[in-house]
Amino acid sequence: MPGLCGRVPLAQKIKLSTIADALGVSTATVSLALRDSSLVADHTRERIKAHARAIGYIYNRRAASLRTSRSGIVGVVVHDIMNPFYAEILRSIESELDRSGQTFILSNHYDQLEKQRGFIDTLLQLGADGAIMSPAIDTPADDIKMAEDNGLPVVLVARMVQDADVPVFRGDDAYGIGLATDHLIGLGHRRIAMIGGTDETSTGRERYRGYVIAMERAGLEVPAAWRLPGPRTKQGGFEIAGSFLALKDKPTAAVCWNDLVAIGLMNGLARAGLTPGRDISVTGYDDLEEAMIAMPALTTVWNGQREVGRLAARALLDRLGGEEVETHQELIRPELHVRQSTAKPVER
Amino acid sequence: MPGLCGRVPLAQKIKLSTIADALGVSTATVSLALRDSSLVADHTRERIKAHARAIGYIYNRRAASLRTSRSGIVGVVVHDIMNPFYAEILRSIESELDRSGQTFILSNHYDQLEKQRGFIDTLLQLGADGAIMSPAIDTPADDIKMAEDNGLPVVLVARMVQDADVPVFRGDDAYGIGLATDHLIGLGHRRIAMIGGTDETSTGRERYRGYVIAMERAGLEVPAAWRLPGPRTKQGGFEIAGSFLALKDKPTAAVCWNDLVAIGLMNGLARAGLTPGRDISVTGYDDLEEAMIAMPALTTVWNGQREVGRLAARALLDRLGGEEVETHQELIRPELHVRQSTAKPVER
DNA sequence: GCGTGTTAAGAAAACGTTAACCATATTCTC
DNA sequence: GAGAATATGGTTAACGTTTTCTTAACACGC
Repeated sequence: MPGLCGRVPLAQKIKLSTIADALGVSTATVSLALRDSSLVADHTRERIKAHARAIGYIYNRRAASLRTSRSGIVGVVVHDIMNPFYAEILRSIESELDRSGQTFILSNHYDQLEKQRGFIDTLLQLGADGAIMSPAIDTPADDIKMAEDNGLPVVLVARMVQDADVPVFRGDDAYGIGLATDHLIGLGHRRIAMIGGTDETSTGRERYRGYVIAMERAGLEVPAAWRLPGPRTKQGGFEIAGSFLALKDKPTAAVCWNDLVAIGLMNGLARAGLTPGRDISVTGYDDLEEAMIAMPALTTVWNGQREVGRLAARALLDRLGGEEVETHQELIRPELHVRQSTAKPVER
Repeated sequence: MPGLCGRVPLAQKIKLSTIADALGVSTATVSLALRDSSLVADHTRERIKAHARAIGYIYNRRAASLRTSRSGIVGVVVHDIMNPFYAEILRSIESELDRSGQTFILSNHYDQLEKQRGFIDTLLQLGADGAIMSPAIDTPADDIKMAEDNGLPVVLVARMVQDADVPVFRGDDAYGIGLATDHLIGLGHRRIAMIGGTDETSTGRERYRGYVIAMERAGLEVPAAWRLPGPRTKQGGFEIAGSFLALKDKPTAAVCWNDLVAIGLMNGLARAGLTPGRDISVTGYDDLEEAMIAMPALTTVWNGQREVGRLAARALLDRLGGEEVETHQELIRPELHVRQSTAKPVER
């Protein structure tokens, strides 16, 4: 039977003093007891904890953190959690933070600097203990510095910010894309395009660099037209299939920005009547869970996103614990995972 | 040049009284001015705001919320944000909350009641203003009631909790699955299996019910063996392909729990040498962005997840604003989107 | 010049916790 | 048994806001 519900009526709040009064001790004792301090006698502590549980006491973190200036909150901001690449990073951050009792607040910045700034501001207002960021395109070092100056330690993941003096954890993109490109060259491909993504991020520049280096090392040409940037999504890969097929000199293989683009591209090629993995070789990047079950299974580069998330969370927790952490980059070394989406070239 | 960084040195904190002292007014005046109260004269207000901006004042929400008992935080808990279905809901919740200046805290419960309870506890400790939940399997109404009793208004999405007296927003699952099933029956299919997912959630029971009703309405048999439950992921759908193909009486079509399962199943069928959409018809559920670019494009049921998220966020904001909100369910009416993964049956 | 009204700003008491310092009782040392 | 050490718990002042209640100043009409 449907009813109505509005603002919740706040019953008389139970606080430390409620317990203190009931048990005839001071609030200080209750506070210490609940935090398992050795400053209160065992039986007193147990009595207090039992009573607290019995009457449903709820710890007020706001009040505590106002006093201690530690909030137990960590902010995480990434481009877009709907992107499985970030979702995987987030998941490992989550499990690491959970273990340490920190709560995390999440935001997407969609590469909008203003959105990112708004979020940093929120973190400062809430007195967050720290932040893990995959910074928006063109984030100035000053934005990071401002956060740090206001007491918010920052750790970066996946992307770097020039001149920002904080730890960075990310994959070695140039090397990783090199692996994929070399693999294709090794199979006999000579005309290889690079599909999707943007060259505006540090990641983007690195990936493009890795591709060019590998091509030139093999003495191959790299016409500018073979760099087809685009959204880093399946949709993006799907839609770019047409332009790819229209390229003159007909490349026989595509190094894709990431797995999403690769899967989208493969679907687009299939829609056009081609068989990816036979007619056209395709590589991805990230080795998402779904790379293995794509059709055909995707040759891709494992990018260590789980590792990146874990290390970043650990580094932040270390900083919070007062330890000194090196501010330079830590590069995870990617690995090539060969599957069925790449094969010897076929002239078409 | 790599250096070290540790706990951030907290420069002398700027607070209301810093501004008040500098300008020779009281903290009360500063507080009112910054919140655009009409109780302070225009020129005083401007003077205060300008100075605050100039010296980089940061509003301390913890202190404020200790006083006002409103935190500006909303909790959101879902099964798993890596699931695009929830990610889409989240995105619309995010945009709605953003507009109202609320910050949101996110957690996955992975259908673990304990994890969900821990999160609710965190929300209570932080003094969250409200919560939007897609409850874990077997969440007792008491868990919801406990939250509400402690001043945390709750709104449910996607799944319901029996006897919980709060608003619920979700798709009409029985009706939606009926649409998909009817569509297959209309194409001439007689042997239709239901693949993936679980019957432990309200959603699951509803979907199974919708499938059975449609089958029986058409006078078709529904052997228990044709219900193949499994994980609600691509991986799950992929792995179930074998069992599906091994079913006796060889069903010619599969109604899948969701798009992920459907896409996984199609890939699994393709891997086995079949052509989904021709040899076997497959329907999905949710109409994720990627349904359109799947290979073949997936016939699926639009489930209004954006709408669900938006309505839920609005309802919560209404409750926070003191309005009364109806506690009964609001069912979004799903729509069938026909694409290439379904066709007339072919004997195999 | 006196009451009345209006407008602007100040004083001070919360909000619920923690931590630095005290106070008391108990035990220990010689 | 004096004095110190120890164990336990109490007092109280923060933490940075908001809000209620006052007060001050000024204008107005009689």
